[in-house]
Amino acid sequence: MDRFVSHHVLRLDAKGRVSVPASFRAVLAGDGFDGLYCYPALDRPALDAGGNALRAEIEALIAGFPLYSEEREQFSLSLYGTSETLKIDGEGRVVLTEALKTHAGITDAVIFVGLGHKFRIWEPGRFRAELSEATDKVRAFKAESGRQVAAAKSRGAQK
Amino acid sequence: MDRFVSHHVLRLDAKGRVSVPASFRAVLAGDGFDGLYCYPALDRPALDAGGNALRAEIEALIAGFPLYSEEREQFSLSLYGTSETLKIDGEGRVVLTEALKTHAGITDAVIFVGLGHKFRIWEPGRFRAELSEATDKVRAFKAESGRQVAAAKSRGAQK
DNA sequence: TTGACGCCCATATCTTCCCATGGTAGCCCA
DNA sequence: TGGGCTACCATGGGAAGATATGGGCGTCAA
Repeated sequence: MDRFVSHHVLRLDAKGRVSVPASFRAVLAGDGFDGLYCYPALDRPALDAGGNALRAEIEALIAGFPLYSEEREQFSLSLYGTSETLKIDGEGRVVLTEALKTHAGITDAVIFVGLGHKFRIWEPGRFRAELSEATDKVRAFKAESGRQVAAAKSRGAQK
Repeated sequence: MDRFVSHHVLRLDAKGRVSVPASFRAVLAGDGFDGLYCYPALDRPALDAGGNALRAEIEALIAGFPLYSEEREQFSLSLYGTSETLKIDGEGRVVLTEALKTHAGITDAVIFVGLGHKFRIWEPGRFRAELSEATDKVRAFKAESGRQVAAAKSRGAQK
């Protein structure tokens, strides 16, 4: 198993700790990363997290810009500057920093959502909103392409 | 752990000392550098700091210019001439020189911001402004590249 | 002497480590 | 097939250790 899949709801305890789902921990371990690389998602109130694969992705993105270029400066500031490498304790838990919790609106529970090579951490309510919105779009898209197929078929039948 | 990541707010004490964040100290130690290499950032009110990796980068930059060239003279003057190697005391603290504090507008608190192979020291207010600007740019960049991918796909589909 | 600096110690708070508990899912064996 | 057993997982809490911060004291140089 080398992909993050499925989603899990987990609660924070009084000390602010959350268990990382066991299946996700297994992927991280396979990736050879001890800890959890985590940063605020750019365009949504959620956190992106993963292991070496994610770190390498970020590093490659930044390395793509010329040294000393303004883009490179800004990317490293906004990505490295807001990233955290969270320690995973003996029981497989992490403590999210205040900055991370604030960005995602997390208080006492989170949902971990697998996205293949990385996963996302949401406040459960916000995730449901995002999911239903996404589902609507997919449904609309499906309906739309269904109509196009039907139209094509009917044109074909009239011939 | 071999990268400077995340950011930390720390205060100067009455003697002008600041603790270097423990995670940053760990990176410096791994880099085999005893002390803190530090100089005013060229084009912003902040300080660049790091260990051997940073020193090597500067050296390479200067070595890139021909011997005795005007650029080389100017770069060595402005980088080497303003650099300090700060001592780290037993508790992991450094004392910033007046020149460094003035350049960054630092008075009683600083933010250490990881940028991968080096880190930057800011006066907290200025940092927040810089971060939100950088984040906006990165977000815009991401949105733009998303559009380009979508456009490429739709061109492909129309074929 | 005075002030800057290096070195040492003190302490409150935050983290990390360790052990305990309850629930659940899967497995084995009758 | 059903009952119980085991292993794992999420969660809770206490104690030890690390960290950030404050302050004292001696030394060296102006």
